[in-house]
Amino acid sequence: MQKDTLCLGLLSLGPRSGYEIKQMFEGPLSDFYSLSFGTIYPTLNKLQDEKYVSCKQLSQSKKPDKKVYTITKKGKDLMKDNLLGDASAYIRSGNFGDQIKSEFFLLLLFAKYLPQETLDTVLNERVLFLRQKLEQFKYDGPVPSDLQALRNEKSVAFIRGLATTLIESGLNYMEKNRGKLN
Amino acid sequence: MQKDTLCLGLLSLGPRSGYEIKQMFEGPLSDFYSLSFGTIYPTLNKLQDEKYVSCKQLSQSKKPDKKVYTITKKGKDLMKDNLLGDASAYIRSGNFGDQIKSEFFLLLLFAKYLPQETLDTVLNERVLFLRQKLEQFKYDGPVPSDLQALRNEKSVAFIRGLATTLIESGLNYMEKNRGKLN
DNA sequence: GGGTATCTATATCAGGTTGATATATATAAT
DNA sequence: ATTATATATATCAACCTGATATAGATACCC
Repeated sequence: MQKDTLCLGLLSLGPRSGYEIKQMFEGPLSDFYSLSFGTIYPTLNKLQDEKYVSCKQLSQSKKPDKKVYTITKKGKDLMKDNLLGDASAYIRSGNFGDQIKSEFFLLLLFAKYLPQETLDTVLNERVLFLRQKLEQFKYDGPVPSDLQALRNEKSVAFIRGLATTLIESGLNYMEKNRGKLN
Repeated sequence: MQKDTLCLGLLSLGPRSGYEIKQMFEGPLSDFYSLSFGTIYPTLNKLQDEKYVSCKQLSQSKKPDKKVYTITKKGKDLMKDNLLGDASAYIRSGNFGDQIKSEFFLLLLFAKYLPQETLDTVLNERVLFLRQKLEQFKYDGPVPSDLQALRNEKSVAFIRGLATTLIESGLNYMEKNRGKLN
């Protein structure tokens, strides 16, 4: 999916600044996708130039100004078109896997070159990290409106359930089988 | 982990050509990490220049020549040093998650903009793909020596078990809950 | 008050990676 | 003979990331 479509998609959930879009990528979306500032800001400028989004400069008390982008009718149309094209391309591509770079799995793979103690720490930290992730996905209390917009999506309920299941079974496996690494 | 260390790590399992390293990234390693030819070939050349690997040009019947790289003592030392540094950096970084770009999850996220039929196809293809992956991870019969070298690693047994568990629980969840997307 | 740290916010850019493309040998199929 | 496919190496434009710069504002501490 191209960055344009992705930014439009996130803006379709409600008006946001570039900084807030980045925050979504660092928060709940981090497990599925991410974009850097160096991609987000130029993309928003381009989308604005081409009238797919409108922009309001907003003064804030206690914080610097921010530029809040709102998706336009033209933007929504482009987003839907692109999404349809992306889905078709995905199906035609024949490649249904995800693109992953996992430092953790590489370290595991070369575990025999690491001191036992280092490997233990790596595993312990990963387990703690996953437990935290699990709590986040399970948490159902109040959240900022950014996240609430995501949470209201029917699809997000499905995704959160899937993530919870995956993390739980992963943790379970690791706790039962980590002895096999020694 | 830098590409140098990764290539050295894979060569530590046995001598290989750049093409064969790429095949590993497209095969069993694809779920954890990948590098492109544009990264692999220059890295091997650099490693050879600096004597971390040696290279033998090999004539093959029925196939073009290939350059087979073998890790040197100097290379193994560098690899172990770097691995140790990477593990420490991983621990110190405080970021224990993986870097993921998932077209599938993005399409799910914006499911409401897709026709039911398209979404169904996306899900069906993903399920078929995961079933295939599962078979691959479970398969225990004879494989080419490249893969056998990987399989003999104690850590790979752990990783294969983990992957199997994750895919199985993911498939299970998707089959039971996909109705929630409608 | 001054120093420092942190958070919000936007922007830019060098450096590195990808995905595409080029080239070449050899087999197999049509 | 032509096309397609697999092996094999190499290069490069286009793109993205991670780092860095800049700046307003709050907060803490001595």
